Amino acid sequence: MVTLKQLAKELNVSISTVSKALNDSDEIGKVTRERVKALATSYNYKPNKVALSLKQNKTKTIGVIIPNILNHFLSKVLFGIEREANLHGYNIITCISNESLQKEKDSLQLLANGSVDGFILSIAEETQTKNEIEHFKGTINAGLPIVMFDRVAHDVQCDKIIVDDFEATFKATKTLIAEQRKQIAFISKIDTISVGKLRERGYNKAVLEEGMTPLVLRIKKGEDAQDKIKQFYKKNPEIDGVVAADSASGVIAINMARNFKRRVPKDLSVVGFSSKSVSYHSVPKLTIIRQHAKKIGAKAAELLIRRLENTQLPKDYSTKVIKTSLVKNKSTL
Amino acid sequence: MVTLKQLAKELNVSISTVSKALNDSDEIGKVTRERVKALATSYNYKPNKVALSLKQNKTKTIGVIIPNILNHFLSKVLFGIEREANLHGYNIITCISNESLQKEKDSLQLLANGSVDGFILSIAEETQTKNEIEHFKGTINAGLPIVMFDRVAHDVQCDKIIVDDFEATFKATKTLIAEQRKQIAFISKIDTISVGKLRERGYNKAVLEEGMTPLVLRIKKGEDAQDKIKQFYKKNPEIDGVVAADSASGVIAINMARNFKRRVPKDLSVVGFSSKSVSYHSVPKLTIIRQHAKKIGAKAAELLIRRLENTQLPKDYSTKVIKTSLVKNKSTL
DNA sequence: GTGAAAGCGCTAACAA
DNA sequence: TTGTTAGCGCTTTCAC
Repeated sequence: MVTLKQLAKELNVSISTVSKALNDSDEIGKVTRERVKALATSYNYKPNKVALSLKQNKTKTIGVIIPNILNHFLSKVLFGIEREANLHGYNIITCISNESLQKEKDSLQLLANGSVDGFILSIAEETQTKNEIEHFKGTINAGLPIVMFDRVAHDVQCDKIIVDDFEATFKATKTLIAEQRKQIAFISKIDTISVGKLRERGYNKAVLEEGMTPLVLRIKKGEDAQDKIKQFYKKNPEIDGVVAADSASGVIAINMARNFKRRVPKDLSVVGFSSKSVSYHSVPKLTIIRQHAKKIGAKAAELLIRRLENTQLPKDYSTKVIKTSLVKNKSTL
Repeated sequence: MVTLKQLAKELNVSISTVSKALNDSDEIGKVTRERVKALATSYNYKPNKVALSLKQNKTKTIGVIIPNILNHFLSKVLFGIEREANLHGYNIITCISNESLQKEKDSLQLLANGSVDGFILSIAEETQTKNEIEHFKGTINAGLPIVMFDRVAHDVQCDKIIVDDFEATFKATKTLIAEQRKQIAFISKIDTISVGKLRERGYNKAVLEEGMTPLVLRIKKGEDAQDKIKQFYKKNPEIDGVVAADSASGVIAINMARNFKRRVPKDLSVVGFSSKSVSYHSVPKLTIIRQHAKKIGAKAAELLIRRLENTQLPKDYSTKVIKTSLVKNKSTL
């Protein structure tokens, strides 16, 4: 990489002249400016990012901490973040907490040494169960703003982007009720995290309002989802509706139904949180609650960047709800 | 963030004393060392990463350019990279090329300004179809090593990690032949990228060797995979085996078969490139060709880091093949 | 219109 | 054992 110094030497001018010329300062004569620029171009000069960061005390880099990148929703959010960040000239450093509190803490600590200007994150499962939030507060107090999305800690003062999990599940369940379904089950592989709980509550409210009995299947980590759902169907042959908290459950619920000679959506209606691409994994295609992951990511990035660049931003933090949409496919009537 | 300067002032010693003490230099007396360390700890001092990078002319950061993060295989590789990189004290800056040549070029350019020490990448589709490689060569000539994985450019001199796509598909097809399948089809949504082509060739070789006629369904971007596969089955009712080049095709091939009253694996055997978690999306579970994505990521990171830290590494570049494994599930006999 | 110099935070060669 | 100094690449104030 060529530096200002080298350019200066070759042009027989001072470093500051080169710097100013490249920054189009009108302190510098037009002729010199052109001369400098020409040489810079010919050498493909790029200002050293690290030096700039040191000088200006900002890195134009965002730390993103994701609990699990294999989760389609989360990686889609990451996609949205990256896109929006790039648009504003920011790069992202990605850390994967792997649902571990320690890794989350470490990542926060590690990047708080000047590597990033702020964070976008979704909280690890372990962090949620242990209900730890001090590390977030510490980071914020150190002057690094955080934007949380999806799995957020309400007790931390920061901007948040969330999904209307409760509402959405409530409504989706009501849709099945409107189809005259009499025994609607709820299947979840994510009952331990905040959003999983919200979804279950939304379902509960909807069925209880109708005087129905909730019927819930919770699939634990390491359990075979197909087996569990199979047993569940066997034990509860009267199920005629399924609300799934995660995409795998929804897809499997449909595909497994056929083993019991239950036609979807005639005998059994299924709706679940998922994305378009995964909805194709079931025949018929899963009716989905879309979370607009990319939009969530974009919004999170936008919020953080605004906070980073507008020092006069209000001190009160906002929580933005991105509404889900129910996309009717062929697994419901 | 507290700096050396501030610590030095508070301790009434020089900056370099503090620096040396914190780095456990035995130039500094034990007492002073302890004093310094105590204060540093109390202030939670962390050396400024940017300053370090500038000084040492290396960032301990790897640029990762991924064509599509929504692809489960690619995001799993990213997972592997992140993990391995962290183990060695490296962070990763993630860029998503979105299969676009321009974005790939931009990312390379943008990060080559001192932001990263090297790159790990998989080539964008557009780059492969246009067969452009100059930007890679430029980056390498600028002193930034590249490790390519999965979709690689053979004409670029760099380390590569690839999958035995041809072999694996050949063998998988042979497995179906061993099951006495008479009409084995190949379904692919990725026929435009290098690995997709290799897989198709592996399939072709296997069926041609047996004197069978290849039967290939190529699904284009934007087409409805379910529809296409449905039509395909309808037109070719004699199909009794499917080799899928991508996971969606495999899963759909199984789930759609039932619409034609074909029992899997009795009447129809399916095998496809996929991962464990996605194999659960079909009933019965898809027999998969596992690519060991995490391992690929880890290897790529390991290779790059070795090259970054060992200046005396051989100039000849290596291409490592990570062998796939065939994991028998219930969609084959 | 151009250049010298300071400083961002850190390390390390050299001086004391 | 501790301190001074230079320098990584850049911007910017101030002097010429």
